[in-house]
Amino acid sequence: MCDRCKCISLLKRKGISITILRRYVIKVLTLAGRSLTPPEILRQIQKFHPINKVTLYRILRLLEKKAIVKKILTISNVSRYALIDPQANGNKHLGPHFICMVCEAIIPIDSLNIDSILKKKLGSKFRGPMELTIEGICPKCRKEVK
Amino acid sequence: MCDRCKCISLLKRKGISITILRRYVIKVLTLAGRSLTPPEILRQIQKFHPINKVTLYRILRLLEKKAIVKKILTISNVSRYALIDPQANGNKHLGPHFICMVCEAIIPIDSLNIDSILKKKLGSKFRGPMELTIEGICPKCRKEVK
DNA sequence: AAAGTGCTTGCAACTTAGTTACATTGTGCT
DNA sequence: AGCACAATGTAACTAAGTTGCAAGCACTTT
Repeated sequence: MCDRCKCISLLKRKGISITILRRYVIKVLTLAGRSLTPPEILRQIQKFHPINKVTLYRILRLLEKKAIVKKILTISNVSRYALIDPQANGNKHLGPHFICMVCEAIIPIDSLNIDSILKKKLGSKFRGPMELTIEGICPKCRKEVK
Repeated sequence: MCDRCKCISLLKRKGISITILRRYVIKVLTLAGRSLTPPEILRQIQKFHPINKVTLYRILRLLEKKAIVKKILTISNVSRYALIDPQANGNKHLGPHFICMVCEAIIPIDSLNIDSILKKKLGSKFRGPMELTIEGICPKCRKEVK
């Protein structure tokens, strides 16, 4: 199944209507293969199709509610969004991870399971935003800068 | 020693000049006993003394550089600042913690030591922003809301 | 296939956090 | 007390994100 058909069946499965812009948001996130900020997504889509930022924010909220994308925490007060793709098991953005500000390498922090720790502390009913991204400069780029 | 004198000696110790507004920033954070956002600090100070937001941001940057306050990560893309008080060992904001959006209760997550985990992963030279605050609704308030 | 209803998008205007350049004021030193 | 320079205020700006309303497009029903 091609990317286009995958995308359409995903939107249908979630019970929301299929529009060009929703498909572009998912396409851009798929092609990027990493988390993107709303302005980044906006610029990418605008290369192919006109889109207003209001629409993008509305689409992102919808896709988040439908569990198609995930809002990710960042240390620099910038929000990032990543696809939740159940088929991509090697998806590095879905757990807490470190992202290099220079080369954008992603280093997952597997051993850090905030979700389960918080549930222990706060009771099993706890539901909240749980993603953690820490930005910095990875060891490789740090050497090159110095 | 009273709060006023403590504050003055702190600024002197750090080698920066003593101004009314710097003292107010420290005072407000001390009285609050928890982390505050820049707009919160601004409103608090304005109750007692006129202050411009530009000045507040400059003071916060300075106090952060001088290790008097700490910038804290928040899940909602809002920055928070907390005093670094070496005498207050029970200071709940300095490690990663959960803050209730309703009652503002602070629940430290002691078992989560992001700092040391990252250092292991990324090498001992790693220095970066390491504070984590997670906002949500604590079990007590969740019961009351429902 | 056409047509209508309601969901989706765009537009304009706004809010809020945060920054910069430059003018003014106040702190700290002599 | 007065001077130099650091600290503050003013105004104007950027950038993210939101809201209300009007226009357009997707999906259903015939």
